[in-house]
Amino acid sequence: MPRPSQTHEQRKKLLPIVARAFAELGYRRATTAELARRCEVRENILYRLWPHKKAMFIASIDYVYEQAASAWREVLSETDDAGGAVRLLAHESEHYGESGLHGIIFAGLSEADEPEIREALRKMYGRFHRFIRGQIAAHRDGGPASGFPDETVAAWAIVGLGNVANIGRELGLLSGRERKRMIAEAGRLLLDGQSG
Amino acid sequence: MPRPSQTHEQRKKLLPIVARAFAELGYRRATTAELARRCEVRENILYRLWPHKKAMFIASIDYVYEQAASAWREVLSETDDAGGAVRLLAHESEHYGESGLHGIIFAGLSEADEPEIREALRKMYGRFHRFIRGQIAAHRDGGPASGFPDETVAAWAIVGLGNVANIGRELGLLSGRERKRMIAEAGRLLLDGQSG
DNA sequence: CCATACTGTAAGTGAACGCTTACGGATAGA
DNA sequence: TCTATCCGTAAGCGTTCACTTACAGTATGG
Repeated sequence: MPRPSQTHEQRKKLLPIVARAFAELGYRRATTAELARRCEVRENILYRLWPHKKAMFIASIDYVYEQAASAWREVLSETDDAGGAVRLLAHESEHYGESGLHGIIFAGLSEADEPEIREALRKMYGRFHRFIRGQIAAHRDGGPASGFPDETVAAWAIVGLGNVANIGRELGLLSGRERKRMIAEAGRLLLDGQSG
Repeated sequence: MPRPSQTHEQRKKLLPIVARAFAELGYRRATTAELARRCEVRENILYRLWPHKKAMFIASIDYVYEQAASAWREVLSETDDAGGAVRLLAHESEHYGESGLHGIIFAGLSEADEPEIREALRKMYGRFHRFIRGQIAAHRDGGPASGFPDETVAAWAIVGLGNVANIGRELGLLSGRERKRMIAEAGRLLLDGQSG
């Protein structure tokens, strides 16, 4: 038998670099030559790990959720009392967008006519939404909440908060303090719902 | 004197076609050849109207706000009693995203490292935010609102609502009914603020 | 009618891009 | 050691892109 393949390990090693390139440059400007340069390999090595550039990009989209989810799991595991949603909100108001990967989503949205990219984005947003909706439901369960708007709507609105926070950061329209306040205050309002 | 130039008129005539192409295809896929094809002219004619492709794109970004603002002005002018903010919210929950131009914003965000594109987006988002903040302030003035979150935060959050509505539409994650409900309910909550 | 600038047609340019091919050397099991 | 497979280097393939040039036709003011 010949040498065992290290394809898996190398994919794992290079994906963060590839993802960051897509985030910083967008899909088109992140040329395969540039990706290879940043990874300190030749282009054809990338093509042994993924069949084409689109596949590298889709892997990067998946990576965005993996990263966020692993950070959230860590926050939730720090203590195991109730109040997970509130703790997550506080954490995000401090650290939202620090991964610097949101540029991948912007890039993906302007390539969403490609069915596979579209599907990867659907999956990613669906997972984000489901996670947040679950947290809202758990938070409201037992509280004096009126349930307006319901968890589904509130979760989408919170996804929107995150999006506009990223845009504000990207364009320099929202300072760190304003961004923090927006996530904390509007997030809290949506989480609790109408209580009056 | 020679023939008078019709540059202005032609720009005005072709800009909607160019903008729609950018919205549907994104920045890179909207090649100058494709833009010319849709406009039913040759490429160099576009280059007599704008110095380069980037300028065509920036004009399209400005066009997004012009279109939205003119629609809003119309809604506000239909009657002149109070309740403009509520009427706008109702209108948007019915018609949000119908212009089909939001793709331009997605495209712009992934080209935001170009200073001129970045500046055009900043201006556009700034104008949207200022308009909405003004509407919120007018709505709350005199009402029993607690002012939490304040107009600035609430306006950004509503911008976020619009964004996620567009994403949900683009990716087929939100049906028309859900989108309408989200804008109406979450929008109303943010507009009125915490009243309990 | 004439000079001047505008309007449209057609072809082409250099550069960049995604992706491939060819090949020499390293490394593991048999 | 043999051999099959993996790993890295280098070059280059065809295509596409933003943008340009050259030139014929045309409308307008003097």
